[in-house]
Amino acid sequence: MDFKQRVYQLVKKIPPGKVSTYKEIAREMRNTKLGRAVGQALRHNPYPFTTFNKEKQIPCHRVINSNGSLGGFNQGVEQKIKLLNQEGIKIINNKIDLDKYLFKF
DNA sequence: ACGGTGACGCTCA
DNA sequence: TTGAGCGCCACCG
Repeated sequence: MDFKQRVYQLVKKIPPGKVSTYKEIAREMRNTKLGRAVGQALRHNPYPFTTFNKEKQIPCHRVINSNGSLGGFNQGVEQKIKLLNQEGIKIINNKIDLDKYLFKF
């Protein structure tokens, strides 16, 4: 299993209305130091949010920074915010309330 | 093989 | 409370 594939598998586990962080994902795989590598993987996301195939969809918009900020998004941060709002996640000042929405593996 | 870069994280001043 | 510096792993030229 490729590193990237592992990342995608974990991201797909995130339920609607929840979010996860690079830190948690990295920790789940090996150690928290892998955050950058995780970013690489999602950056090469084969299924952008525009993909309607739910089975293969990778909700990369649910992956945020450990500090609650959205981080980057190759499709545009504004779209990311839209999608998250659409799932009922409140975003304040471009940040997410991790206490409420963080999904832990 | 090597060095640069990135959607990051931690530590310390 | 901020900001700078360093480290980390994977990917690409």
